[in-house]
Amino acid sequence: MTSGDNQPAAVQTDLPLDTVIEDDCIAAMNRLPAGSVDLIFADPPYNLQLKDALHRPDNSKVDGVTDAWDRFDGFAPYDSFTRDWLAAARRLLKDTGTIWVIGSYHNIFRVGREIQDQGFWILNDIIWRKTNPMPNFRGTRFTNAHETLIWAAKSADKSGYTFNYQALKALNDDVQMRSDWHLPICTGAERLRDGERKAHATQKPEALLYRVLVAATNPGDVVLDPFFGTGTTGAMARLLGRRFVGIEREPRYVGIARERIAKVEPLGADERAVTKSKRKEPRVPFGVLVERGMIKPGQTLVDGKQRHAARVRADGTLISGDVIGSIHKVGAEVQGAPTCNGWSFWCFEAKGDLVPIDMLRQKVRAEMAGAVG
Amino acid sequence: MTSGDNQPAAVQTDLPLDTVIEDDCIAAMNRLPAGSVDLIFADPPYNLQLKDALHRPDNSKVDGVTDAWDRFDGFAPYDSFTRDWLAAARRLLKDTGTIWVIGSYHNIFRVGREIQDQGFWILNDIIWRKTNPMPNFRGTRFTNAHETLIWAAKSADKSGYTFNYQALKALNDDVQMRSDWHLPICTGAERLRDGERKAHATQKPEALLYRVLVAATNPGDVVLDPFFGTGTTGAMARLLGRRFVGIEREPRYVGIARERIAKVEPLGADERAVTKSKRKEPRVPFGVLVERGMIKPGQTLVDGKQRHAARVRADGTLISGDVIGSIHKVGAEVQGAPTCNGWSFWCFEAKGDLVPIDMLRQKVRAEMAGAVG
DNA sequence: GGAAGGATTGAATCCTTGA
DNA sequence: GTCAAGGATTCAATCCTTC
Repeated sequence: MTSGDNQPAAVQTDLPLDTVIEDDCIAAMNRLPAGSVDLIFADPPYNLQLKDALHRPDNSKVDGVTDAWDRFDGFAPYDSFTRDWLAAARRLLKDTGTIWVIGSYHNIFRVGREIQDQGFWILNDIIWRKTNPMPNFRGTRFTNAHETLIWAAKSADKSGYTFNYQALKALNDDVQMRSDWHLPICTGAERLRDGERKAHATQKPEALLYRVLVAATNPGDVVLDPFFGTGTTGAMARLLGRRFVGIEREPRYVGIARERIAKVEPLGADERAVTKSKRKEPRVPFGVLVERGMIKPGQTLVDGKQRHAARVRADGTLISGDVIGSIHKVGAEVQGAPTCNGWSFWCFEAKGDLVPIDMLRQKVRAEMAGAVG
Repeated sequence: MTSGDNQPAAVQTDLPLDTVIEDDCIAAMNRLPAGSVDLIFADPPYNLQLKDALHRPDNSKVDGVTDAWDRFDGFAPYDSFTRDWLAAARRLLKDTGTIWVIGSYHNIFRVGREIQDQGFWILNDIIWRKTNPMPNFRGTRFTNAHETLIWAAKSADKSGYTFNYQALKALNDDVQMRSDWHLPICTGAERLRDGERKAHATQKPEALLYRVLVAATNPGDVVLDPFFGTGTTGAMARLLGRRFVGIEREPRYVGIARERIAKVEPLGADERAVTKSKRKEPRVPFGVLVERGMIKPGQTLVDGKQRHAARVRADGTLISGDVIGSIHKVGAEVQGAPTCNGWSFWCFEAKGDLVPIDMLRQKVRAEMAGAVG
């Protein structure tokens, strides 16, 4: 050996920029120089603890996350693993650096507590609201429609972290960006395939990493991802003119990531300008008016000509004679019509006038206008 | 003393229903009978004060916040408090009961991990997206626009918790309710005032509790709130015909809550009715349809796409080729599927149309509902 | 060629009751 | 405790087939 004879794990003096290290993430991080990284993005195993197979109502089988890398023998080994990789990551951060960790309710509370215990200072928790999540097929819970990201500085007194407030505001139609982000999951052409199967069970969408990197790094900054997978972080870093270091244990993923990133054409400095996205008018369920007390359970609604009446139930359905159902369904049935727009059909009394319930919906939408749909 | 002389904290045999107990929540919970509560809603202190004044358990002030180890000391009393009140709460829950806890990133990770460590089984984490959050005035972070609720069963193997799936679906325009809820914060007339100032710093909106109670309780269920505050949980419980027990230490809040709840006019039984899940409806064996002559022995049933056919036998079983069995079993076998709901799969011909046999079951159920007893 | 309809799929802790 | 049987249950987006 020509160097580091007395050091079992020699610390390198330079970062291997824009490369993927094929190794265990803790061992690899411990070889990198302390205080050298501007941002860490980590997508650790979630420890899902799935039991039996799950089928959709059409009897097709759900392809769950059964990979060995997501299996732990309980909370204690998972916590120990979390403690170790977070400590290694913290050592690598510059004092002005920040860390992002993504997870679900299976693991995020354990990760979040450990982040606080190690002295990180949480800046935000961010909710990735999925536009197209997998439904709850058995009707036993709420649709698990989001994941949580934690954004934290190295410590409470370390100021000077990067937050590109104006860029994020511009990304959000000139309204301050909120802690809830509405983005699709990774599908279609973006989803990497390995023959017929998906290449990775949990590939993250590029739009998510795009927003993280625009928000919390500047061009030329170094981004480390210790659970690199198929390299979404590296691809977006290259696109946006940031440097990256990826660490990934599985050789198959490493190969896919390298190939993927090589194809990315970096944006020019002037092309990094943000693009605006259109917003649809948000859907407002009738039940929301009931929950908010704008319409009371038991209240009577009538049509504009007062030929039909219906009473409101606690869950936002209407009842008229034998007919129970949505404002649209009951409106159609009482008229003997195939369809009905309940919003314009049903009215309530306000100061002696009959007012369509759609007026209340408009009120709710006006309140929501500040929020990102 | 006239009772419980030898018991420092006598356990009461009955719950003091629809009352507010003025006491420390742990002491009060320890006096209530085990396994007596259907749902717990808890809005514990968020531990927001950490950054400005950090104190050790002995109340000495930590000098500066540069030392991560000291910060851990700051978390310790909060964790200990969390452990104690959660344990007391868990003792009170029925095996079929569930708990809801609301918090922000300051405390929710610590609470969530403790919930898991005590053996609760998380069913969902719910994001309350605020329509009108306070902006981040200094432009240093994302607008903190949400809070997190954790919904958990008493343990992983305890089934039978209440989830009114169909009611929630109805509240949401007939698509299943997601884990992200979009609701306004508590303002306007709903916000209780004590003279000029708001009566409580963190009063929760009634719409939030309305949804929690409709989702996870039935009329008559007992709801416990150990951090009762100004009694939003009690007010919504009374409105919806649930029983409540509130615990609150501050006499000022207790008085406001009692006064507030007394003004609530409960909904009538028919007004608070919600769409029931089919699981809760009375079981009607297929054979009953045959006995009643609604389906004839020898009659042919087909699936909606007319790919499969089966003949009805006198005992209410079906036969298709070699396969004999229940409507479900034969439906599954002919499709080569693991399971099948025969009620929606099999159809009969009526006036040229194919109608699912479930329509006949609904007819029978309607007749049963009309007959008393 | 294009529209319409069917098939596929996604980080999932996904049933209840009675013998 | 186990095991068998009844029967309840899906949304959005993309891709493919058919007309």
